[in-house]
Amino acid sequence: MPSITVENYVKQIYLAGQQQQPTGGQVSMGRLAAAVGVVPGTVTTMVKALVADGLVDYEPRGGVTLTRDGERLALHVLRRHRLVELLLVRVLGLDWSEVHAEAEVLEHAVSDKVLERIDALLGSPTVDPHGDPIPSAKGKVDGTRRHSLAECTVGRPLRVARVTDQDPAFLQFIDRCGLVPGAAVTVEGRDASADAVLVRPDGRRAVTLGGAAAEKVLVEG
Amino acid sequence: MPSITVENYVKQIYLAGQQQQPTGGQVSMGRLAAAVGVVPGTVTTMVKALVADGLVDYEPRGGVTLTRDGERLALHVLRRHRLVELLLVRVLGLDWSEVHAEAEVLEHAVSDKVLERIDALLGSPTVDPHGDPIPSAKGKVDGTRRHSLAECTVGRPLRVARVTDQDPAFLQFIDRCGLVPGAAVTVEGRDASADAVLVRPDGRRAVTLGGAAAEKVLVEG
DNA sequence: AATCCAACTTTGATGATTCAAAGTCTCGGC
DNA sequence: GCCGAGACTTTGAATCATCAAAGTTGGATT
Ligand SMILES: [Mn+2]
Ligand SMILES: [Mn+2]
Ligand SMILES: [Mn+2]
Ligand SMILES: [Mn+2]
Repeated sequence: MPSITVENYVKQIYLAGQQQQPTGGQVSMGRLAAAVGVVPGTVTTMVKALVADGLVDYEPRGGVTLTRDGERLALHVLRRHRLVELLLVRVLGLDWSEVHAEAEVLEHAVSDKVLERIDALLGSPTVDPHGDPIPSAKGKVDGTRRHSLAECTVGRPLRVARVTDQDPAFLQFIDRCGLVPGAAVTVEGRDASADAVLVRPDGRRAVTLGGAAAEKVLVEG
Repeated sequence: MPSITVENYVKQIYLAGQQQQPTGGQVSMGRLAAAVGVVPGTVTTMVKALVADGLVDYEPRGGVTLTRDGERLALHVLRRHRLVELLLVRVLGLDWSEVHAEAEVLEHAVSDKVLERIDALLGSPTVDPHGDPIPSAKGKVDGTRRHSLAECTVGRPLRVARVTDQDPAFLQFIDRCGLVPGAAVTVEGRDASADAVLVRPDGRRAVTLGGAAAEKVLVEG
């Protein structure tokens, strides 16, 4: 069985690959080092082990990409992570701002059997508390590309679909604004020079978000 | 924070100390090696690390005993183990015969915050699915000594309190007999020569248990 | 008392994962 | 075409947990 460390590397390679449109899916060693929280030299060493395990392809000074096996493992870890997050929120009543940290540990301790019980109990959900898609047991993920508040249509009624930041403080802020996944929202205006977006959650006080914050809130509709 | 390995050693020292009335609570290295599943040499090495951490006292060729800190840690791990077992049975619907193995892993991944949520959700239970007492958050355990079916009064109505074996096959057998914790039961007879106990679970077919099996079923009342 | 044995400890080695520091490559700018 | 900077790799060493095999020990057996 893959070690916790291997699971973390593979998961981070997958996540980093998702975020970057540019490169041909190749994740740089520096990016991976930052994501995993180790120095670059460690990643070089570890990636060689992942290659030996058939989980990644590695081009020296280029980067890594997941093999089919590596992606399968990554999606499995991600499924565990996200189902656990939802369990913690819905069943144990934890706040959505704190479940990510808990799930980072629990994602390595949940067996397939327990995982499918959690899935059943929650009614086979498709998204976690942050709106992140939950991979299916077979490893399929909803890959829908969504617009953020920084780029969506102005004046049209929308709905928050996903918040792509795990920082508890940010999530609590989003909560206070009423911009949680599922909330109805309208972008009332945008000021490129000021790097500001004026957002009105349905039946709430309007909020002004800077570009960086607006980019983290994805909408649908 | 203690490593998973350290948590396991300390827990096993505690459990081994509970089982053996004889020795002054000293757990032998061989017993510990068997409990943890490593060779004796590894235990000698590891125990020195535990001494350095202030978790155990060690007398070479004598054995180990937990310090106050060691016992506190052991009880904390045990609380996690047993609350997790109950969660798995009551909330996720797993069978009591399979939760021990799951809890062996999860007991190292549950934070204090999650643990207390589980405790609250389950209504601060005092025993797990096997009837094992759940240590309180402050580290108190119910230390009641119970008689087993091998030694309790004959002909008196009793109640199964605890089953002290984690083997799935044995637990499933107990389940089939109707000897689960909580079940009413009467010992109808005992044959020392045959090493056999005739047991009648309330409203069920009587079963004959060998001494070894009878010793694992503890009763109250 | 001499011996033996089982249990225990020591020793030497390995694998996994990590870091610090030194070495190397590549790409953009001159 | 040369050079430097930043990104990357290599090297050497450390930590943790483990095993195999060899060395000890304390007490039981005769
Ligand atoms: Mn998360
Ligand atoms: Mn999430
Ligand atoms: Mn158990
Ligand atoms: Mn139990």
